[in-house]
Amino acid sequence: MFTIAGTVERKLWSEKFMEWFHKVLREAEIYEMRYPVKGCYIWMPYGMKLRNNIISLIKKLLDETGHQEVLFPTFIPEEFIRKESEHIAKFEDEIFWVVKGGKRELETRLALRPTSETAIMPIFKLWIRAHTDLPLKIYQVVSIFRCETKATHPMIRVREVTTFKEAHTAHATFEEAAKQVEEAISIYRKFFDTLAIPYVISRRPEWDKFPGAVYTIAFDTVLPDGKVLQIGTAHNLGQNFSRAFEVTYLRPDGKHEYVYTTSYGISERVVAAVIAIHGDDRGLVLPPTVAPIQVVIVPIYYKGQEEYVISHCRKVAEYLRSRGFTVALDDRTDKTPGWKFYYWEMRGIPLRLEVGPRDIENKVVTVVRRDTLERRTIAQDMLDVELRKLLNEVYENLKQRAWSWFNEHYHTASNIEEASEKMKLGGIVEVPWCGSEECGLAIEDTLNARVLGEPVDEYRKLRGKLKCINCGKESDKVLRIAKTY
RNA sequence: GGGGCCGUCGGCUAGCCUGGACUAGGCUGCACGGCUCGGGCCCGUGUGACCCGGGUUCAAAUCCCGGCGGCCCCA
Repeated sequence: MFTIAGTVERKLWSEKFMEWFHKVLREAEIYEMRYPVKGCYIWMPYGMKLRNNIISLIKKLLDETGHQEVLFPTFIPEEFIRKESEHIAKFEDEIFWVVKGGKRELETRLALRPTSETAIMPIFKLWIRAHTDLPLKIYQVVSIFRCETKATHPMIRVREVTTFKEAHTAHATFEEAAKQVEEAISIYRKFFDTLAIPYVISRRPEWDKFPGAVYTIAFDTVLPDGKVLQIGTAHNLGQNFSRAFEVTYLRPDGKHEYVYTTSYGISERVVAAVIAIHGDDRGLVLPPTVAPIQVVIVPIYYKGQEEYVISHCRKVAEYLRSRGFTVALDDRTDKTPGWKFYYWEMRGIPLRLEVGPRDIENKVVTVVRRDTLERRTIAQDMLDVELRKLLNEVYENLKQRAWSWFNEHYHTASNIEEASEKMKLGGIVEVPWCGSEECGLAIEDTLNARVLGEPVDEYRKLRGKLKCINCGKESDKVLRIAKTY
């Protein structure tokens, strides 16, 4: 039995996404956006907790699979960053350079890393001697810098990416590197599943792969405005970087060979996706798996009963903490319960307990779910199991809601006109494609959209013999296209 | 890469076109006091702003130029 504590609305959320997003980042005290440097922002205490929970999750998944955390310098000497030609060609325009130390010009210009391949490879050269040193799997969580020329967006397109989790690995064969990319994909799948974020996995087209990669696999999700956000990438770098940096190992047969490397990364865009995808017009709705607070207790008291109610609430809070829940007790006396309801709803706390004299008398607590805004009472002695069950239901519901919204924004089209129509609905459009770069670029051009790539997951919708929407040639390939951030 | 719009208390905004009565108004927030407390109570008092630089003018929040920052659309 439950009653309705409120209605879930997603008007602002869906119609004016950026306005909604800014409002929530500010009002939920996640992100300070008034720093006067373009594309640079501040993590506020509550946002930092959310971010840290998400980082902890990915660290755990990496640690469990034999990755080791390291920390490389922010500076990359010009000589290193120029070694791999494709790499520098693509990044050249957006690298920040440090050219002075105090008043003196530096003899070696220093790049603020746009990503760390070129910092790490020279060190891999020192660390890797023989096949017994392989595979080598490291990662770090650092800031990276890109001088974005387009419009920046808080947490989505920034100039200092403050939360870049990048993994770098080295292997003896191409096949092992390819396998490592597979492992990365399975780690990221678990990661996004835990965050209840829907995604598709695509192989980026040749013209849009990571500069210096043999191939790039990417995770994409759809934001409430229908635009696609890349939330993770994994690259098989083959021997491109190891040749440029001369990173070799001694094989069992006594010959030297260049190592095969991979890299894969995620950033604070994941935090943005969690906020954007699960939210509603009242603010954040956080998955219990990463919510900084899972349960908030709001005492309801009348004059003269403050101590009676609050001391009871303290016991409830202590009990729940002892059972492993993260709990906040809002015992402020200068705010009304109603005010607190809105306050905690904005912050996305999955469950709210309301405890007043009536509840205490009846040996129950009142609980409200943030995702559905349903209210009901739970017997005190069932609190532990019932709340655990509810948290799980919230998680499952968020996941289901997010995926069904995502499904509604994943379209197929069999010709240009249809594709153009479907593009207007927002989201991703899957179209038949002959496989040629020429047609791919033509499709991007006519539809004014970006190619995400070919499906490498089971999400693909179109099957069998198809006709390329650009040239009409028969093929079994498809391409995903979308407007992107 | 191109085009449009915008920048006023912490947030949202009025004023700008048509320069002067703006001592810059409102809502919200914040601080203090009282009253309340099962969905943002109410009342009172207080606090707080013209993005930066230059120009035009007797006079600039208002007009012009540049910078910085933001939003939207197109490629």
